[in-house]
Amino acid sequence: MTLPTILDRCETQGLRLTGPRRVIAQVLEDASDHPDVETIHARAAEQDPSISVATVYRTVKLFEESGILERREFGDGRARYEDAEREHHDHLIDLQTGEVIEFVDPEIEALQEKIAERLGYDLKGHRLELFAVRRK
Amino acid sequence: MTLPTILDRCETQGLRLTGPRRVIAQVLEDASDHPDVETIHARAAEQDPSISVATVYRTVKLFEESGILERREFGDGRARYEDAEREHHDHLIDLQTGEVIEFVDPEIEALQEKIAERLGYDLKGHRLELFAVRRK
DNA sequence: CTAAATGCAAAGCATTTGCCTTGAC
DNA sequence: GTCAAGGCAAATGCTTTGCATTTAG
Repeated sequence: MTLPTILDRCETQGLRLTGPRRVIAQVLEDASDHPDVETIHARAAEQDPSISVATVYRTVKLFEESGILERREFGDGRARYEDAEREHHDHLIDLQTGEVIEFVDPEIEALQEKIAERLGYDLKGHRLELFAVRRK
Repeated sequence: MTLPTILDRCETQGLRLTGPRRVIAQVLEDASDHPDVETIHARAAEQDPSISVATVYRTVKLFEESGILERREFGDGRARYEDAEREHHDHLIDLQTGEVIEFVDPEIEALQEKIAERLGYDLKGHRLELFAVRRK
Protein backbone atom coordinates (compact mmCIF):
# COMPACT_ATOMS: atom_id res chain seq x y z
CA MET A 1 0.00 0.00 0.00
CA THR A 2 1.57 3.22 -1.19
CA LEU A 3 0.97 6.39 0.74
CA PRO A 4 -1.28 8.93 -0.95
CA THR A 5 0.60 11.69 -2.68
CA ILE A 6 0.19 15.32 -1.72
CA LEU A 7 -1.91 15.77 -4.82
CA ASP A 8 -4.09 12.83 -3.77
CA ARG A 9 -4.67 14.48 -0.44
CA CYS A 10 -5.51 17.77 -2.10
CA GLU A 11 -8.26 15.95 -4.00
CA THR A 12 -9.45 14.18 -0.87
CA GLN A 13 -9.68 17.57 0.81
CA GLY A 14 -11.65 18.91 -2.11
CA LEU A 15 -9.07 21.60 -2.88
CA ARG A 16 -9.19 23.21 -6.29
CA LEU A 17 -6.45 21.71 -8.41
CA THR A 18 -4.99 24.72 -10.15
CA GLY A 19 -1.80 24.79 -12.17
CA PRO A 20 0.29 26.46 -9.47
CA ARG A 21 -1.02 24.10 -6.80
CA ARG A 22 -0.16 21.04 -8.86
CA VAL A 23 3.38 22.30 -9.39
CA ILE A 24 3.88 23.28 -5.75
CA ALA A 25 2.47 19.94 -4.59
CA GLN A 26 4.91 18.12 -6.84
CA VAL A 27 7.83 20.21 -5.64
CA LEU A 28 6.99 19.28 -2.06
CA GLU A 29 6.40 15.67 -3.00
CA ASP A 30 9.91 15.52 -4.46
CA ALA A 31 11.58 17.42 -1.61
CA SER A 32 13.73 15.35 0.70
CA ASP A 33 14.81 18.44 2.65
CA HIS A 34 12.93 21.17 4.52
CA PRO A 35 12.52 23.93 1.94
CA ASP A 36 11.52 27.47 2.83
CA VAL A 37 9.11 29.47 0.70
CA GLU A 38 11.84 31.07 -1.37
CA THR A 39 13.24 27.63 -2.21
CA ILE A 40 9.84 26.18 -2.99
CA HIS A 41 9.17 29.13 -5.25
CA ALA A 42 12.48 28.71 -7.05
CA ARG A 43 11.80 25.03 -7.70
CA ALA A 44 8.23 25.69 -8.79
CA ALA A 45 9.39 28.47 -11.10
CA GLU A 46 11.50 25.92 -12.98
CA GLN A 47 8.27 24.24 -14.01
CA ASP A 48 6.24 27.41 -14.46
CA PRO A 49 7.99 30.79 -14.23
CA SER A 50 4.67 32.61 -13.97
CA ILE A 51 4.06 31.29 -10.44
CA SER A 52 4.42 34.11 -7.94
CA VAL A 53 5.84 34.02 -4.43
CA ALA A 54 2.52 35.24 -3.08
CA THR A 55 0.87 32.12 -4.45
CA VAL A 56 3.49 29.93 -2.82
CA TYR A 57 2.81 31.63 0.50
CA ARG A 58 -0.94 31.24 0.07
CA THR A 59 -0.60 27.62 -1.03
CA VAL A 60 1.67 26.37 1.75
CA LYS A 61 -0.59 28.08 4.26
CA LEU A 62 -3.61 26.38 2.72
CA PHE A 63 -1.85 23.02 2.68
CA GLU A 64 -0.80 23.46 6.28
CA GLU A 65 -4.33 24.35 7.37
CA SER A 66 -5.54 21.27 5.50
CA GLY A 67 -3.11 19.06 7.40
CA ILE A 68 -1.16 18.23 4.26
CA LEU A 69 2.03 20.08 5.24
CA GLU A 70 3.67 20.94 8.51
CA ARG A 71 5.33 24.25 9.14
CA ARG A 72 8.65 24.27 10.96
CA GLU A 73 10.40 27.16 12.64
CA PHE A 74 14.07 26.40 13.02
CA GLY A 75 15.05 29.74 14.46
CA ASP A 76 16.45 31.40 11.37
CA GLY A 77 13.46 33.61 10.82
CA ARG A 78 11.83 31.81 7.93
CA ALA A 79 9.32 29.00 7.94
CA ARG A 80 10.13 25.66 6.40
CA TYR A 81 7.69 23.04 5.23
CA GLU A 82 7.53 19.28 4.98
CA ASP A 83 4.97 16.63 4.12
CA ALA A 84 2.76 15.99 7.16
CA GLU A 85 2.26 12.36 6.18
CA ARG A 86 5.89 11.40 6.40
CA GLU A 87 6.68 9.06 9.23
CA HIS A 88 7.14 10.88 12.50
CA HIS A 89 10.63 12.08 13.28
CA ASP A 90 12.41 14.76 15.27
CA HIS A 91 15.02 17.30 14.25
CA LEU A 92 18.48 18.29 15.35
CA ILE A 93 19.18 21.80 14.16
CA ASP A 94 22.56 23.47 14.03
CA LEU A 95 21.74 27.17 14.05
CA GLN A 96 25.26 28.06 13.00
CA THR A 97 25.34 25.98 9.83
CA GLY A 98 21.63 25.62 9.21
CA GLU A 99 22.11 21.87 9.08
CA VAL A 100 19.02 19.84 9.90
CA ILE A 101 19.33 16.20 10.92
CA GLU A 102 16.24 14.03 11.17
CA PHE A 103 16.01 11.20 13.61
CA VAL A 104 13.61 8.95 15.47
CA ASP A 105 14.33 7.67 18.94
CA PRO A 106 12.00 5.01 20.34
CA GLU A 107 12.78 6.04 23.90
CA ILE A 108 11.81 9.61 23.19
CA GLU A 109 8.62 8.46 21.57
CA ALA A 110 7.86 6.43 24.68
CA LEU A 111 8.54 9.47 26.85
CA GLN A 112 5.90 11.60 25.18
CA GLU A 113 2.96 10.07 26.99
CA LYS A 114 4.85 9.97 30.26
CA ILE A 115 5.81 13.62 30.13
CA ALA A 116 2.33 14.73 29.19
CA GLU A 117 0.92 12.69 32.02
CA ARG A 118 3.40 14.06 34.49
CA LEU A 119 2.45 17.58 33.48
CA GLY A 120 -1.24 16.90 33.33
CA TYR A 121 -1.03 18.11 29.76
CA ASP A 122 -3.20 16.55 27.09
CA LEU A 123 -0.97 15.52 24.20
CA LYS A 124 -3.75 14.10 22.04
CA GLY A 125 -3.08 15.01 18.44
CA HIS A 126 0.08 16.84 19.41
CA ARG A 127 3.67 16.05 18.85
CA LEU A 128 6.95 16.47 20.62
CA GLU A 129 9.50 18.22 18.50
CA LEU A 130 13.08 17.88 19.61
CA PHE A 131 15.71 20.46 18.86
CA ALA A 132 19.41 20.38 19.52
CA VAL A 133 20.56 23.92 19.06
CA ARG A 134 24.19 24.84 18.61
CA ARG A 135 24.35 28.36 19.94
CA LYS A 136 27.11 30.79 19.29
CA MET B 1 25.76 30.61 47.40
CA THR B 2 23.43 32.84 45.49
CA LEU B 3 23.60 32.89 41.72
CA PRO B 4 25.07 36.02 40.19
CA THR B 5 22.48 38.45 38.92
CA ILE B 6 22.28 39.46 35.29
CA LEU B 7 23.86 42.77 36.27
CA ASP B 8 26.68 40.88 38.01
CA ARG B 9 27.32 38.97 34.84
CA CYS B 10 27.30 42.16 32.79
CA GLU B 11 30.08 43.45 35.00
CA THR B 12 31.98 40.17 34.77
CA GLN B 13 31.73 40.41 31.01
CA GLY B 14 33.06 43.95 31.12
CA LEU B 15 29.91 45.39 29.53
CA ARG B 16 29.30 49.09 29.88
CA LEU B 17 26.67 49.62 32.54
CA THR B 18 24.46 52.27 31.01
CA GLY B 19 21.10 53.36 32.32
CA PRO B 20 19.06 51.42 29.75
CA ARG B 21 21.12 48.28 30.27
CA ARG B 22 20.62 48.40 34.03
CA VAL B 23 16.88 48.72 33.61
CA ILE B 24 16.63 45.99 30.97
CA ALA B 25 18.80 43.69 33.08
CA GLN B 26 16.51 44.22 36.05
CA VAL B 27 13.40 43.61 33.96
CA LEU B 28 14.83 40.29 32.83
CA GLU B 29 15.99 39.46 36.35
CA ASP B 30 12.44 39.91 37.59
CA ALA B 31 10.80 38.07 34.70
CA SER B 32 9.39 34.65 35.51
CA ASP B 33 7.98 34.26 32.02
CA HIS B 34 9.49 34.37 28.52
CA PRO B 35 9.03 37.98 27.45
CA ASP B 36 9.42 39.14 23.86
CA VAL B 37 11.11 42.42 22.96
CA GLU B 38 7.89 44.38 22.96
CA THR B 39 7.09 43.15 26.47
CA ILE B 40 10.60 43.81 27.74
CA HIS B 41 10.41 47.30 26.30
CA ALA B 42 7.03 47.95 27.93
CA ARG B 43 8.36 46.88 31.33
CA ALA B 44 11.56 48.85 30.92
CA ALA B 45 9.61 51.92 29.87
CA GLU B 46 7.81 51.87 33.20
CA GLN B 47 11.16 52.59 34.81
CA ASP B 48 12.46 54.91 32.11
CA PRO B 49 10.14 55.98 29.29
CA SER B 50 13.05 57.32 27.26
CA ILE B 51 14.34 53.80 26.53
CA SER B 52 13.74 52.98 22.88
CA VAL B 53 12.80 49.65 21.32
CA ALA B 54 15.96 49.76 19.23
CA THR B 55 18.00 49.76 22.42
CA VAL B 56 16.08 46.79 23.77
CA TYR B 57 16.81 44.92 20.54
CA ARG B 58 20.48 45.87 20.68
CA THR B 59 20.72 44.99 24.36
CA VAL B 60 19.08 41.56 24.25
CA LYS B 61 21.25 40.71 21.27
CA LEU B 62 24.34 41.81 23.17
CA PHE B 63 23.28 39.88 26.26
CA GLU B 64 22.60 36.81 24.16
CA GLU B 65 25.99 37.03 22.47
CA SER B 66 27.55 37.39 25.91
CA GLY B 67 25.86 34.21 27.09
CA ILE B 68 23.73 36.09 29.60
CA LEU B 69 20.39 35.48 27.88
CA GLU B 70 19.02 32.77 25.65
CA ARG B 71 16.82 33.49 22.71
CA ARG B 72 13.82 31.26 22.12
CA GLU B 73 11.72 30.87 19.01
CA PHE B 74 8.35 29.43 19.88
CA GLY B 75 6.90 29.60 16.40
CA ASP B 76 4.83 32.75 16.74
CA GLY B 77 7.24 34.90 14.79
CA ARG B 78 8.85 36.83 17.62
CA ALA B 79 11.86 35.96 19.70
CA ARG B 80 11.55 35.51 23.43
CA TYR B 81 14.30 35.76 26.00
CA GLU B 82 15.16 34.18 29.29
CA ASP B 83 18.06 34.15 31.71
CA ALA B 84 20.72 31.72 30.46
CA GLU B 85 21.80 30.91 34.01
CA ARG B 86 18.49 29.48 35.08
CA GLU B 87 18.59 25.77 35.69
CA HIS B 88 18.15 23.81 32.49
CA HIS B 89 14.61 22.99 31.46
CA ASP B 90 12.58 22.24 28.36
CA HIS B 91 9.40 23.78 27.05
CA LEU B 92 5.98 22.60 26.03
CA ILE B 93 4.42 25.18 23.76
CA ASP B 94 0.78 25.37 22.81
CA LEU B 95 0.83 27.35 19.58
CA GLN B 96 -2.90 27.93 19.76
CA THR B 97 -2.94 29.59 23.16
CA GLY B 98 0.66 30.71 23.36
CA GLU B 99 0.94 28.88 26.67
CA VAL B 100 4.47 27.85 27.61
CA ILE B 101 5.04 25.14 30.21
CA GLU B 102 8.51 24.54 31.56
CA PHE B 103 9.65 21.14 32.67
CA VAL B 104 12.67 18.99 33.33
CA ASP B 105 12.69 15.28 32.69
CA PRO B 106 15.69 13.30 33.93
CA GLU B 107 15.16 10.60 31.32
CA ILE B 108 15.23 13.15 28.56
CA GLU B 109 18.39 14.66 29.99
CA ALA B 110 19.93 11.19 29.98
CA LEU B 111 18.89 10.68 26.38
CA GLN B 112 20.79 13.69 25.12
CA GLU B 113 24.18 12.05 25.10
CA LYS B 114 22.76 8.83 23.74
CA ILE B 115 21.04 10.51 20.83
CA ALA B 116 24.04 12.59 19.94
CA GLU B 117 26.20 9.51 20.03
CA ARG B 118 23.81 7.53 17.89
CA LEU B 119 23.84 10.32 15.32
CA GLY B 120 27.54 10.89 15.49
CA TYR B 121 26.67 14.47 16.34
CA ASP B 122 28.79 16.44 18.77
CA LEU B 123 26.49 17.90 21.42
CA LYS B 124 29.24 19.65 23.38
CA GLY B 125 27.96 22.98 24.55
CA HIS B 126 24.61 22.37 22.93
CA ARG B 127 21.24 21.69 24.32
CA LEU B 128 18.18 19.71 23.43
CA GLU B 129 15.07 21.82 23.37
CA LEU B 130 11.84 19.94 23.54
CA PHE B 131 8.64 21.25 22.06
CA ALA B 132 5.16 19.86 22.20
CA VAL B 133 3.23 21.77 19.61
CA ARG B 134 -0.51 21.85 19.47
CA ARG B 135 -1.23 22.48 15.81
CA LYS B 136 -4.46 23.71 14.41
C1' DC C 1 -21.09 31.26 -15.54
C1' DT C 2 -19.37 32.27 -10.81
C1' DA C 3 -16.73 32.00 -7.02
C1' DA C 4 -12.22 31.03 -5.95
C1' DA C 5 -7.28 31.53 -7.20
C1' DT C 6 -3.42 34.25 -9.05
C1' DG C 7 -0.18 38.09 -10.05
C1' DC C 8 1.49 42.30 -8.80
C1' DA C 9 2.44 45.73 -5.89
C1' DA C 10 1.62 47.80 -1.58
C1' DA C 11 1.19 47.00 3.29
C1' DG C 12 2.47 44.65 7.72
C1' DC C 13 5.45 43.05 11.46
C1' DA C 14 9.51 42.03 13.77
C1' DT C 15 14.13 43.29 13.66
C1' DT C 16 18.26 45.83 12.07
C1' DT C 17 20.91 49.81 10.87
C1' DG C 18 22.66 54.68 9.66
C1' DC C 19 23.46 58.85 11.67
C1' DC C 20 23.87 62.24 14.88
C1' DT C 21 23.63 63.09 19.87
C1' DT C 22 24.47 61.57 24.61
C1' DG C 23 26.97 59.59 28.21
C1' DA C 24 30.15 56.00 30.71
C1' DC C 25 34.68 55.43 32.15
C1' DG D 1 37.87 63.80 26.31
C1' DT D 2 36.72 59.63 23.49
C1' DC D 3 34.59 56.11 21.87
C1' DA D 4 30.78 53.21 22.81
C1' DA D 5 25.76 53.45 23.44
C1' DG D 6 21.20 55.42 22.63
C1' DG D 7 17.28 57.72 20.13
C1' DC D 8 14.97 58.24 16.05
C1' DA D 9 13.60 57.14 11.75
C1' DA D 10 14.57 54.80 7.60
C1' DA D 11 15.63 50.31 5.82
C1' DT D 12 15.33 45.24 5.70
C1' DG D 13 13.54 40.53 5.33
C1' DC D 14 9.79 37.54 5.58
C1' DT D 15 4.97 37.25 5.08
C1' DT D 16 0.28 38.95 4.17
C1' DT D 17 -3.21 41.40 1.64
C1' DG D 18 -6.08 44.50 -1.65
C1' DC D 19 -7.51 44.57 -6.12
C1' DA D 20 -8.10 43.64 -10.85
C1' DT D 21 -7.72 39.55 -13.84
C1' DT D 22 -7.79 34.68 -14.79
C1' DT D 23 -9.53 30.07 -14.34
C1' DA D 24 -11.33 25.59 -12.33
C1' DG D 25 -15.42 23.13 -11.92
